[in-house]
Amino acid sequence: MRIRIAECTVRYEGRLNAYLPSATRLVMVKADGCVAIHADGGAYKPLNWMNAPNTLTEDDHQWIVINPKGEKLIIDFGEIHFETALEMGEDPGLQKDGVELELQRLLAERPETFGERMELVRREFPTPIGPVDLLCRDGDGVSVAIEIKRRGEIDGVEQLTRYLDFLNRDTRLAPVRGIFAAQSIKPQAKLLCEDRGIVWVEVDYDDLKGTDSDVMKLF
Amino acid sequence: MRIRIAECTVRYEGRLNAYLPSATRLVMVKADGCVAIHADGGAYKPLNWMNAPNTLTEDDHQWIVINPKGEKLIIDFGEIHFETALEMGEDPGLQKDGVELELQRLLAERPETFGERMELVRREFPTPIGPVDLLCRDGDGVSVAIEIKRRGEIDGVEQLTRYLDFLNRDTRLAPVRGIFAAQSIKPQAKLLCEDRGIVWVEVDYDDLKGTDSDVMKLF
DNA sequence: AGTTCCATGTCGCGG
DNA sequence: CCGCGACGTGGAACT
Repeated sequence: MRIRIAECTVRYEGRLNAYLPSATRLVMVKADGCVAIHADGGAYKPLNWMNAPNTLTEDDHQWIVINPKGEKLIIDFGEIHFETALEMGEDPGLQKDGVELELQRLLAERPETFGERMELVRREFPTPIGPVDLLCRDGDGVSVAIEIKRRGEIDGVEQLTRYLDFLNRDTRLAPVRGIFAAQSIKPQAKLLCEDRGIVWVEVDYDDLKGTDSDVMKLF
Repeated sequence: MRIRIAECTVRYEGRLNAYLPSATRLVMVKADGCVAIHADGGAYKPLNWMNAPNTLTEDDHQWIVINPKGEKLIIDFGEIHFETALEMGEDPGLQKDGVELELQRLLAERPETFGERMELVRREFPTPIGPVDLLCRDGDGVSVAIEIKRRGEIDGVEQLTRYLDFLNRDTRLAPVRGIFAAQSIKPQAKLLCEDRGIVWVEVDYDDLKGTDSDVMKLF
């Protein structure tokens, strides 16, 4: 990684055009070649950047970064306050836990969370406008489309409604009822569910995970 | 801004839990207090971060960053390879050009893009749930609500649908038809448009800009 | 403070 | 590679 702190102006020409007037900033070049220009505040993200892969052409007071798509970043330097470079090696990467996919996996294993004799038909069941998280069949043989979110908001209810519209046009499936599941659901989203005859369920991630672990222990 | 390059492990506990095994990384603390942890590659964005406002508690080999929402970032340091701090001052900020607003301006000048005798009634026409980008009237005197996006996706169609719902309740305007305009429109968004009787149009920004420049040149 | 919506979104998965 | 949806989305504008 290479770091330069300097007066600079920056011009970006690509998906849009953007310009940074002269100021002191930190310019970071990572080992993979990506470039980021940080101000001292305002946001954790850089003001301007260029992703790898790209080519960096430099002379005394100007760097030009161009990527294969033809996007261009031009950095003009004034006074350089500081510069260093050092090897940091590979990063093992971030381990995440508790996102939607995990929730979907756990719930796919325990469809009875949604009803006594609920059975999973398919995860990511395809519709013309995208896949439904879970398609199940309840004890009476009725199809149930389940949309899972980490946080239940109106968007998610809209999404499930669209899926239901399409699924209910399929005579082999119809009628299909909907269940909206999330770790927590906003009052407005609950209201919209009720208005549309969609059942909402708040599920506890830690409970599910605990149950999951218990199941694991049995084997 | 303060920069430390060091061996570290990082734990984030907040909206999810995440963990970074030991490796050499750059830790950046900006003047507003936000913290970012960068690996030497992979992406221009940090692996982990904490937005301002927050409080940083530090001792010899551990920093704990907590924000008002109770999210927590814990950085345990091993060997410190490098450290510096310096003032960079305020940043004048980024000037942008070519985003949605620009597109709206260009299209407002050329309503005939959407039909032979289309006329602009108003930009940002207000509804109870927010302004419609363009309200026009076609050659037959029928009202047309136009939603403009840079990239046309399902969300935008939903948005236009909500506007149309409201506009059609206004007896002075009804019936109002909808046009969904974007530089490119996703197939599923097209499908949803067609399903709802909304006309979609893909517009070329450079063409519009060219035409715009031509118009400018005439005067 | 809460809500809505844009973004050079970025990222990852599946066809 | 494209299409699609999630994201600790972030961030700004407006109520």
